[in-house]
Amino acid sequence: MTSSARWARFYAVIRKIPRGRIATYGQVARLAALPRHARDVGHALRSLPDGSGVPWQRVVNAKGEISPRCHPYAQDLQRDLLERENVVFDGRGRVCLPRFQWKAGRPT
DNA sequence: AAACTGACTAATA
DNA sequence: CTATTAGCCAGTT
Repeated sequence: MTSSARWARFYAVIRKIPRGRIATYGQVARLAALPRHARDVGHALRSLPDGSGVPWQRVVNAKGEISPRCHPYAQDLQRDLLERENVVFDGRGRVCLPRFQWKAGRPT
């Protein structure tokens, strides 16, 4: 499997995340049938061009926070985009995972 | 080919 | 709670 095919899988999974829901990097990797590739999900998103149609903002780390390693400008943007989807952040900049984490294949 | 790097995570201290 | 460490593994140099 080529790297682009791997990334395509990640993008396909991320595209399925419903509006107002979020998923973790590890979760995306697992749903793409590529466990332990959480870092690659990050790599995939890093090189994702603008206007790709992939809702990258719905991917957060295991703590439910915007990844601190992403580009500083993107952090604010990501939070803003999510809040526009009614995703609520707590006082420490994290989302309530049990509440907003996407459960694949469940009714929305 | 080898070393370095990193939008990650889980386990320890 | 924060900080560090170790495991991970593909992309880049």
